[in-house]
Amino acid sequence: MTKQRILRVSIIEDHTDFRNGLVSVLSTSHQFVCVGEFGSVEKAMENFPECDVLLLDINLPGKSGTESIAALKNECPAMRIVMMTVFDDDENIFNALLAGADGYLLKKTPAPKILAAIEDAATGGTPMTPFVARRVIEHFKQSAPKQQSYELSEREKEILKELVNGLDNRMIAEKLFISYETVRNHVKHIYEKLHVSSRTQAVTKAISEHIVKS
Amino acid sequence: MTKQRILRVSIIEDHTDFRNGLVSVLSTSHQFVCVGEFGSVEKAMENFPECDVLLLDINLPGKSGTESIAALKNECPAMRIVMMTVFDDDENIFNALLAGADGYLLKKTPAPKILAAIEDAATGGTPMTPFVARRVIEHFKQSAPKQQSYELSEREKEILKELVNGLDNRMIAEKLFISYETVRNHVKHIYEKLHVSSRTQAVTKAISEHIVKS
DNA sequence: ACATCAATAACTCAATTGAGTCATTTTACC
DNA sequence: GGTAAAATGACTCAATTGAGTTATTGATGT
Repeated sequence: MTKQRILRVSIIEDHTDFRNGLVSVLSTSHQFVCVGEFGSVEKAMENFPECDVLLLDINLPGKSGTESIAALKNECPAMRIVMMTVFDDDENIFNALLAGADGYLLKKTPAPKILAAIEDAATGGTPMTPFVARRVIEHFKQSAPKQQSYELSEREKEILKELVNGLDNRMIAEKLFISYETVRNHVKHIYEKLHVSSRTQAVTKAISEHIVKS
Repeated sequence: MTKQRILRVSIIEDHTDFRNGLVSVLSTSHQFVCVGEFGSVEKAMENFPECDVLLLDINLPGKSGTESIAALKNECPAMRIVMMTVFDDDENIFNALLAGADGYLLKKTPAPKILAAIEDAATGGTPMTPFVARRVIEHFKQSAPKQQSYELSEREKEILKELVNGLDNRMIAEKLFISYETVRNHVKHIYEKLHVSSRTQAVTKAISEHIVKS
């Protein structure tokens, strides 16, 4: 069905045992050939091999896997990068995928699924374990909702919007055709209602709680 | 390895042929039992069966699959919903997942993977084909914008993070064990690099350009 | 060895902000 | 008609911030 093109795979992983394990897993199939294995990004960058898929440990000594994604893609733009890690927390997933990773695997993933993931990545998919996928979905699902009401008046919302835009009180006064002192009063009331005590706190809250759109 | 609990599966799919196909796929394994099959959401709601996983067509006559997710979850809150569709465009994926779908499969997915997906969904995963996963990632990668580099140093990013948290200069100094004056210097440099001239502008930029996570 | 940059620290001065209090007018609701 | 909230405006005072300047140290790179 799929064309059995031979896929060149590189590995960057500091754990020698696990790296060797991966190499032997790859050697069980004629579809894969390991063209490079390194213990750190720095080593790999010295002479980076042309390849189709890179298995990249997220937790490396020196430059971390996630930090290195951009540089590695620069070395070999067509290459797909599959992150591997023992950590499956939201932040790691989110950051690696945002940084340009093409897939994500937990290290406990069984060998056959690792091979399937390499093939998926090479053919344009984004392999993730279902649990990692769930985390990703949850992460950006949560960023949408929650709409707590702080009962700001219309005028106050208007002023808060300008705070977020970075205007100072004098500029807001001019823009809304009211006096400087009135702006200061509104700002004070906004602080009370949001339970904060500075502009930056108000701005962060306004954005993160979607009181104003950023 | 996993406890072979028998999973009760329902199907809502207007294409009779495909629905029958699913039923026979399910019958090939003793792990699954089909407890209901319907041609529309309306029909299903008349007498909705208690089940573990619902296979839900996204493109149904009458109320669409995505629109019905909330109502169906209300009928049976513990149930996991796996969407099925021939359409694999961003909007369908995004909307269904936001609406509370627990997984997503293209109809061309081979039978064994469908069974695996049902099991994944039932055990808390989010089954998606790698291609659908890719689309999801792409979707929210683009919405998380243009990773413009402002070349902030590590220390500056650290300070910027505290600005976003709403700390004043004196609090930042205490927290990072450096002098108040040093904090002010870092803040000044941050302003220069971000091309802004106030805390609120820096905070807004930091959040909206994802320089720090909010 | 030299240049560059990051991180640290200190100083000034003017502007802005945070907090508190008070007052007037309009709108809205019962 | 009275009350409550919202919008407006003004005043003070202390604290924080923005801007400019200067300087030392350590790390990096050529």
